Amino acid sequence: MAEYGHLKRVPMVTVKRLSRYLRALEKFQEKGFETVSSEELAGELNVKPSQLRKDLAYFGEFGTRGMGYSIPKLAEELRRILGLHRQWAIAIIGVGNLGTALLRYKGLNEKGFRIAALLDDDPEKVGSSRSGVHIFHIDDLPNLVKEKNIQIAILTVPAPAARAVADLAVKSGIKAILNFAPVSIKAPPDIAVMHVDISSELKILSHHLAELDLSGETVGYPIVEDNGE
Amino acid sequence: MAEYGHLKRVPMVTVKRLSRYLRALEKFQEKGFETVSSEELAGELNVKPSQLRKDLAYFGEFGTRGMGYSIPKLAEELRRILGLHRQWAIAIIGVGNLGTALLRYKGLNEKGFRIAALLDDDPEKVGSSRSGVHIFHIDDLPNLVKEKNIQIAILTVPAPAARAVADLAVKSGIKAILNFAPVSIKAPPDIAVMHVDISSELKILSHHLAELDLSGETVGYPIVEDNGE
DNA sequence: TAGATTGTTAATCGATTAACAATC
DNA sequence: TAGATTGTTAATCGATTAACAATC
Repeated sequence: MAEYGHLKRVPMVTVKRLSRYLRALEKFQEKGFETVSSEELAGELNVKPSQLRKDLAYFGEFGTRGMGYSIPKLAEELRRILGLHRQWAIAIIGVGNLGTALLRYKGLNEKGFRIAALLDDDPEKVGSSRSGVHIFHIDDLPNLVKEKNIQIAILTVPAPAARAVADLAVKSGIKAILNFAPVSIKAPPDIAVMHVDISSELKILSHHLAELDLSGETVGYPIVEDNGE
Repeated sequence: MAEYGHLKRVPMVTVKRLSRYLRALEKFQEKGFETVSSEELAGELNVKPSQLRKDLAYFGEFGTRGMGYSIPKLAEELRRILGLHRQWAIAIIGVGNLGTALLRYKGLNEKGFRIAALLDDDPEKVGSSRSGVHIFHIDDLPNLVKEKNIQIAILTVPAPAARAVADLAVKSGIKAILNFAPVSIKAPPDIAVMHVDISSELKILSHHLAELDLSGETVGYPIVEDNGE
């Protein structure tokens, strides 16, 4: 999907794991460790050590043979690779339940990201603000993108509106979209689009449960182990 | 990850696409179509027709050569495969911003799913209810699972608590977990665990933006096309 | 030097895709 | 029968993994 401009094209799964490695590193750091081996770090994430090393190899050599990786150094490299030394401005489009929750969600307010604007088309909402962020009309998106230098759009609009809003975002100059609407978004190849499809994840679970049922495992009336442990 | 009990092991990506096919089918149905070809359906989802046919082939033969697929019939088959003819009971564990938003989120209240209980460890919340769903103490999980026949746990607790809560859920007999905490959950192989890692998705976008920047594309000060169209 | 652990290669595994025979 | 489109095979592509030489 996205072009990463490396010699070898970096798989998106690798980039995704990079951010998980970073999180695990920060945890190790909090515990006071200085150094970590690929085995320790990978173990934390249900990943093979060789996969971790392969993932890092796309970007350079960050370890010391015989020693492992310096935690602060590797963390810093990962932050750089992930672009987290910069500050990205986000617009949340669609101020419903989910949009409002994300606005207040800790994971979205980490270092590196700033929610710069909310947008909606409901006249009752436009003009007010939530958690100190102003709600603009969706038609203002092109101006906002320019004025506030917004790079990321989070789409929390209802499904029927999602495609049109995504098109508007792209036209406005947005280069990265995080889409929560259960709709496929089509965008030019230089635009990164990530889909978070909660209802679809749930259906995968449903499928799993149905299969368990077929295979004869009791579902719903489980044997609870004695809480002696 | 999950065992599906088929002759050929069904890849999880296939199951994920199945739920997207179903959604697209429902859209075609609303428009009044009777029949759809693999090319039309796949086109809607940026998927190759041969991939759609391959995905379906794991489960049976649902089309008619020369004709395509009957929309209501295929939709029904997909619902059956995905276990959506049944009703699954969900517990949302962690009644913060995200948990509350999901409670009210349309995608979680579709046919086939029912939010049967909320859980938290905050004494201020326990005992009250939200949107008509009672908030129990997290220690009640084992009883609730039995009494209310809960099969799915949605984890919206803070990261440090997530693993312990997941362990409790598994011990209580939960067979499917949808985890929103930025933590790797380890569970036995018969437990399906899906991760929704919003902060990680965001970092992938950040990486993409940083790469765009390196490759010389202006980020943040885009040329907005004239709105003549 | 001996032990540890990286970075990298090559083998394996699994998913995607094009192509086509089957058949409506 | 001719045209369309499926179901399935085989080829391709890409990601994972084991193994190991390099090197701290």
